[in-house]
Amino acid sequence: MPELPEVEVAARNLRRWGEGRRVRAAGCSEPRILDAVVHVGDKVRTEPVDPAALGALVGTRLGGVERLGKNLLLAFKRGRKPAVGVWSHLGMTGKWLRRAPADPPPRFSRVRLDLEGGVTLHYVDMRLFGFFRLVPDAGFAALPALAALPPDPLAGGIDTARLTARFARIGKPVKVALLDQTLVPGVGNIQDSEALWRAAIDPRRRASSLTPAEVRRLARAVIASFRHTLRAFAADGADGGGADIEYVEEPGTRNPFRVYDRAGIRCPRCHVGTITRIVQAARSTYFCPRCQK
DNA sequence: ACCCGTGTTCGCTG
DNA sequence: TCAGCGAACACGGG
Repeated sequence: MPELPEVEVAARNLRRWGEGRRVRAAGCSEPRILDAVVHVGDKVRTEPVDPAALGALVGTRLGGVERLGKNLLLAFKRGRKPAVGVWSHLGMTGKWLRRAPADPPPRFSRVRLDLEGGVTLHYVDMRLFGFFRLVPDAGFAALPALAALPPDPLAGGIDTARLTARFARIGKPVKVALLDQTLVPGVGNIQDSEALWRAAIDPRRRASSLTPAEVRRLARAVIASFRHTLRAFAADGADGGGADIEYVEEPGTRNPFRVYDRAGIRCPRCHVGTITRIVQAARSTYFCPRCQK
């Protein structure tokens, strides 16, 4: 599921469910999902840790939830001081769910956090491509992998001059290039196809061939697609202001995408071309060969 | 049984 | 040295 819009939904849910609450207990049923940031001199490494390391969370309070691209950053505090952070990446199949403490864990629950007030959070991830990473002192700013990312597109917009300069040095197809999280954090394989379709740019063109005007159009299209998907989740997910936002593959929700996984339909813009699936870098791309130039 | 998959990293090659 | 490419990770669903 998770590209930027889904991760934004997860961030909002976690704030609503858990912000301000103290951690009573923490457990992990799948150690492969767990690791921790370790500082060695001025180097930063990650290494696997035992589930017992989750003990660092017990007694702390969830102080804040931030999202940067597809990364969720949870800061836990003791009193006013940062105690420990969790860098949660949802990988391909990750999600956060809320349950009552006595409920059976959801299938593929990997980490559970029992919070005060009868709230139990489960980090669920069938395929284990995500991670649950402990960060000493919630010192996210000191992590090179996060520092390398530009501001989140929904919070800080997209620096199109910078993006144009980066694209100019990339020979790969623009569709493949845009999956690099250091360009526009949060774009995944679906939003990539959606944004290129909105911008009417052929996904097969080399990134270096885009004009500055086209890069600006693409940047606007990325943000428009993010917002459109986010609105669709909120509307479809029976949220309406109260209930939890759900995910697209769950029953009763509509596929909000214009071209992704829609090979064979008439193009929703030109109504002449046929949405076509091609494979680039071993990933599906959907586009309209007639109006994407 | 076989192929596919919303993400990311690693190793090989030119 | 590095951009680019394919494989690998894990596991359910069609």
